[in-house]
Amino acid sequence: MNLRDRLRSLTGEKETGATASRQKEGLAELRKRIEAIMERRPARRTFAPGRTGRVRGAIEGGEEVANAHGRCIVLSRRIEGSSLHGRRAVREFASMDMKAAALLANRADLGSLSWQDGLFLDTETTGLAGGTGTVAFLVGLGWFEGEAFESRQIFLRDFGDERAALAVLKEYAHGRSFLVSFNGKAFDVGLLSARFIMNRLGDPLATLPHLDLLHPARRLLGHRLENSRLTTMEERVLGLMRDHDVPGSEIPQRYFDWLRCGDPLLLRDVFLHNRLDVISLAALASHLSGILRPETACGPSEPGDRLAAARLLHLRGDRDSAVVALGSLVRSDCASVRGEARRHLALILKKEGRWEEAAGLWEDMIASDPDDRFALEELAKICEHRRRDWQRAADLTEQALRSSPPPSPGERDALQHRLARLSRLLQRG
DNA sequence: GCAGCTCTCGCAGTAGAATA
DNA sequence: TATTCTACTGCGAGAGCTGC
Repeated sequence: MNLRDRLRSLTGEKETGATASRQKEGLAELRKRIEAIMERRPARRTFAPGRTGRVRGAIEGGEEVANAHGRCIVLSRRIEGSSLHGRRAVREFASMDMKAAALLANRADLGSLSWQDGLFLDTETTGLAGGTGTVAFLVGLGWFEGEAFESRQIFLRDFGDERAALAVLKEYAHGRSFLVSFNGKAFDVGLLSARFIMNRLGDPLATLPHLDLLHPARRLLGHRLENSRLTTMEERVLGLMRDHDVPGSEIPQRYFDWLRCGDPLLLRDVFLHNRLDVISLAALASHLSGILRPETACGPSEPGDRLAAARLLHLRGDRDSAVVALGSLVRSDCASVRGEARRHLALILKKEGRWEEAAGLWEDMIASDPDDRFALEELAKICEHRRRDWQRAADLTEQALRSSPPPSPGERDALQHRLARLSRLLQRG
């Protein structure tokens, strides 16, 4: 019994003449589509070994690399430390506080590694679908050597180059101690791992610790950006404006067009896009680590970023750094940040049983905003359960009931329930 | 000792976002 | 389209307290 039959038996549906007819029509339509695609498909391009002249013309600086698995193209560039990437020079990204990197990645083992041993990775692929049908036709890599950034781009002139290209990638990964990517955990590395396994070349990336910058970047910067795409972060945070950048969605089609007609202009911008993406990984990591360092958190960076950093520090278990950062933010000029910092710090103190210190912060919050229901309720809890000041707790609860905007029905029920209990306690004396 | 209540904490589930 | 992660929400278990 096949799946269709099993579903039919579960739903009680019987195959009718009409369904069989619809199936036949569907199959005929599918056959037509496949035939149409086969007619449009260009003849398979076969490359004679060493036929790289056109590619070398198309990709300036590309070198053909041969290994036991075949040949592919590798572009090597050295970006000097004095080169600007956005507002900052590349040499500023060449060192990094690895404790911050470990916090960003939520991997303690990164803390003992060297930033100069990291491998920055970004791929350009034939689509987003993932699975076994998508190929990374360009793998951008980078690492630091002193103040300079070494860039390597491994390129497939045809799908037949893949095995050789993966072997080259495996060599570059060998000796590197961790990976840095943007959404690489969900996309690049998974895709490359599948290709490695399909080509029976092991899975050299799977064992490397991985700093995927998407999630910490969203956590620290997402509050002030319309989205968390790498290009948005480049423009708004790193100050990098790309001229004539090729949108990611156009890249697969450009590669397919290049396979058909070989126009060198089609891929020029794709290579530049990929190289800039890889350098941006280093720039973004450096920026994020700067937000996380406690001495920087008290400095001139965005108050909202520092608040997000304090939350991340607390979440990762660095309570002391979080409290230092929050302590500086409760005096921030930005009212919303000040309020959130007080709230977060008060919750930390409450969790530690430092009721009166927490109560002081709730009092400050109520003084700033008498309608702050969260602060009113938290202070009421402390008055009821710690201070045994039931009258004050009842007053605060009534104030919360009168607050604006009015509480939701659920909040109102909870506040009235608290008030009724406090009234009983007061009547009993 | 038991019942009832409140609060906290951890877990699970869900929605949303990013990648070419 | 698959995968990963975050933020948020709801639920239940357990601790602690109080009154009978």
